[in-house]
Amino acid sequence: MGKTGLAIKLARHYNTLIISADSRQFYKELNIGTAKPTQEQLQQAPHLFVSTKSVTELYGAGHFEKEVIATLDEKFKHHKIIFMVGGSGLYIDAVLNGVDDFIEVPEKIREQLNLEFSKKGVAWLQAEIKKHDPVYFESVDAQNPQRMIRALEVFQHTGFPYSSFLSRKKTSRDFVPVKIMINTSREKLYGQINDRVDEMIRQGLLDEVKNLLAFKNFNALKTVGYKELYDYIEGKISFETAIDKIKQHTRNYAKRQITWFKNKDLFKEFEPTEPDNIISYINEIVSD
RNA sequence: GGUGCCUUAGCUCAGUCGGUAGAGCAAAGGACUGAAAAUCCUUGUGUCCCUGGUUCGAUUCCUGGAGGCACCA
Repeated sequence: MGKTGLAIKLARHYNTLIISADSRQFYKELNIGTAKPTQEQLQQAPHLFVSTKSVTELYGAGHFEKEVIATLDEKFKHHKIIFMVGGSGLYIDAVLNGVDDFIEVPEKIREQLNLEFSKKGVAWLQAEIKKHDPVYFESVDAQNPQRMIRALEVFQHTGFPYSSFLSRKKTSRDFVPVKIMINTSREKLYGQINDRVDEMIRQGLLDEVKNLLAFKNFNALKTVGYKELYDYIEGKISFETAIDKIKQHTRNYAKRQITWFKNKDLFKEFEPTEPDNIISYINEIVSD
């Protein structure tokens, strides 16, 4: 859509910094495939939370929330406005509204649950949830193994049902969020996605993926642009098919982002080509 | 040139012993509290290639035609 370029323009206008809220740009090993800001762009405005983690680390929305809030507390001493930019809705939500406090669950528990699930199927997960957390059973998507496994790992580790941690309370923040969503016609967006994927291939995405072969099973590599090329490298699909799949999956992903932000219903919408309008919108709110 | 088979949803194909049709993939819409670029849910009307004929009724049977594939010349 053009978030990166727009963010840099805005950050320069206000002489401030950018916090990246992109669940894949955190990883220093992932570059071409995540459309990270270029070296040149990074010099135009300071970016935080880009290339700060390794793909071997387990990093989630809750970790992000804590780190970002700590960073903001510090940075707001010197800046009136800070931009947070990204497409990872859950992560943005975590910073704006907070995530309930869950205790860190050891990775092994999830591994064990995944293993059991692969043997026993969804029905087993449903039965476990029903038994240990009937409250959550009412609201979970009982077809979604990932959501149920999360609930079960929390239960197994803490001994308390997952639902007992959910307060549904919004955390109050000592900053005022101004939420801006950029959107454009589906036709234009999809054209840009296709072009961007072709450009990534030209820049050597395949080599990047080949160099990350050893990390294939880490969650960070379950990513559009990487998983399809692993399939190609393993001979499961042709190179052309892999590229088409990357384009297709990126389009699907973009649609999911639009759905997420639209239904949050709290974002003012702009065309990516309207930075001046965005600036006057922000000024209006900030002057109050 | 001859013979046989095929032509149904954007694609690959089922099917209707004659009562206007359905799967997978794609696509569209949606959900989402520490895996989120992840994970999951919902949604299938289309000149059933064209043309005549038989029939109350044809996408389904028959005639002729067009396109594709295979084999024989």
